[in-house]
Amino acid sequence: MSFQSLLHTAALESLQQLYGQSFEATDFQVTATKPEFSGDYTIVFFPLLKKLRRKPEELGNELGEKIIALFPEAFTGFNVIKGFLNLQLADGNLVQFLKENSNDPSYGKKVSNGETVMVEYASPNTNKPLHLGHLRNIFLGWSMSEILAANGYQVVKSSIINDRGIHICKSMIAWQLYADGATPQSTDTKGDHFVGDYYVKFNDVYQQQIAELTASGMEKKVAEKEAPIMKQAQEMLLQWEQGDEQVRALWATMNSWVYEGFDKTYNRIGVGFDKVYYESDTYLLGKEYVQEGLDKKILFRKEDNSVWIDLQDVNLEEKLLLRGDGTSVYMTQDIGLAIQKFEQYPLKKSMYVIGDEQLHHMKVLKAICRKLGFPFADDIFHLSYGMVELTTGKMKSREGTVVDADDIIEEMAGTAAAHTAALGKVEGSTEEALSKLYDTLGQGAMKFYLLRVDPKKRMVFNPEESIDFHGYTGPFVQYTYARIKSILRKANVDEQRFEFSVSTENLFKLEKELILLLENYGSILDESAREMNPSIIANYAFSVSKLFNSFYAEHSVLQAESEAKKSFRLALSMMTANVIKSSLKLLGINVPERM
RNA sequence: GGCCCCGUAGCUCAGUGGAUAGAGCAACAGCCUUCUAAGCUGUGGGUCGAACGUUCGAGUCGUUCCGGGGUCACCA
Repeated sequence: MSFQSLLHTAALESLQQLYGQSFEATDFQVTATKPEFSGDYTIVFFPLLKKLRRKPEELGNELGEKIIALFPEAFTGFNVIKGFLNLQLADGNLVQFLKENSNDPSYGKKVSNGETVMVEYASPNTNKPLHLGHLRNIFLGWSMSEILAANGYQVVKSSIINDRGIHICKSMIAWQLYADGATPQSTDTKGDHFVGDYYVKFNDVYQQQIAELTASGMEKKVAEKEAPIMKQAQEMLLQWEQGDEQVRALWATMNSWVYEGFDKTYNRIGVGFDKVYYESDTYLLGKEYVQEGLDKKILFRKEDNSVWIDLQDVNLEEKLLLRGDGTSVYMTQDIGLAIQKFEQYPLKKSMYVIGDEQLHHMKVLKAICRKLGFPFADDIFHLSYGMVELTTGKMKSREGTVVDADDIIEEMAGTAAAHTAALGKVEGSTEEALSKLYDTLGQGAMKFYLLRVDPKKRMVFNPEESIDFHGYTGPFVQYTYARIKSILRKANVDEQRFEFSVSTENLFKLEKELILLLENYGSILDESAREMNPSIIANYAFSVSKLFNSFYAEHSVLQAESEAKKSFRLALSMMTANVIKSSLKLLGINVPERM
């Protein structure tokens, strides 16, 4: 049981003994004591004053005395200010807690709860390489998966690849027209970039053709439809749908180039998937449920034979599910895939990491599933996040105004190298070890930067300013870890077997605060899963590092006042390192042993 | 226009209805013969977008308004 819930229980019991009536959770709150007051945890008991008709000082003192009388080993002192009762935890408690957990690398991790959740993320189109916006999505998805796993869930990481449609045909037609048989191999280009270049090429030609047509007197809107290259792309999409062998072959080839490129990026940033769905396999799903819905009269047909669902009773609009010609729309296949996921896995939750421009779409998806009578409708969760924009405006692949994922990953590693060189910390390491370090630090900076902000807030990225390595950053947390490891190496402790002798000396303020913060890790884990918010973890990892660095500056570990104290501080350092390492892992960030 | 999200220090952001609203960056002043200065300590900087309301208590809850964004496709 956590210290906080221990106090909650103690307070409930004390109140009952004192006043002989039952109390509810809303009668008082237990919070961490603000640093400017003495004490560790605070009972806020304003609401009780009315209920019991007592003065604050009286009630506070009675309650404080009762708690200490009932739990003398846990609490050693208290003070009352207005409606706040500040309790002091016994140092012995904290030392005992540290003793039990300091050398447990999986401290905080919950045991399996037997429930499975799916997290769908990344979900790229196959006509262009990944950019910074995708990275926010990917890191969020990966991080949420890790957080849920640490909370005891079995996690299935999934991705739906948008591998068909007009956008792919644009790259394909441009390649056919202008590549002259070039391939990623022949041009020494990463596959996704190679295909993306032809997507840009398509758009260049398209714009030029529109300009020519409008110059010869055609209206712009007509020109946009009549441009020859656009017509060719549409023709190609038609051929794809009819299963034209040549088109399908080209499509398969170009997609394979893209996948090869994506895999390189995924590998570098250390993410992956347990289940990959392809839209070319799923885009016909959902149709059978339309027939079922029609039979049950949940759906209806209009004069033109199109099929709709009426959601006006839940404050949404009428939504089309099948066109008049019987073809399906995006929503139809999304319903089909949603169903398939629950059929394939025993899911407790199905989570989608998708940008907030699709909030409405996901709301409608849930509403339709509910209406069609699927009980899983309420187990669908949309982790929506704000767009990443640039100081120069929105990122648009077809206009080339994007921060490319591979570029920024490489750039961050370069920045890490520059910082390291400037600090003169490159001696005595192999080329290989250094390159690995730079990648760890660069990615630490980038991942932390993208995850430290509440997902629902949109972000503006300035490509002119590189991501920071000081202050509230990944490298700051990583640095704290490396510092601790350096101490532990010098002390020659076996981290797996280390046991410290219990110190009878009083704890210093910073020591106490640090233990309390480490103790809080479990509830932070809960909260980040419940709120679907990795920034809570980032925030926490920073707080732990910040506090440890203060402790480090104030107290010496290796030159401690006594052997017992040294041993205690080694344990405290070890546990801090463990918590930093596991919380960063939840963000997809690795820790360096030295830096 | 309807609905949703955001608005907190110059900038980027924290802040389960509780005490004097906190960090980082930027600025300024200190701290490396002592465990890694990618660090630590301190100073300055606020009408929490505005008003009204609920409450013992509001940055937090409600209403209205202002500003920014998104969305309301037989696009994906």
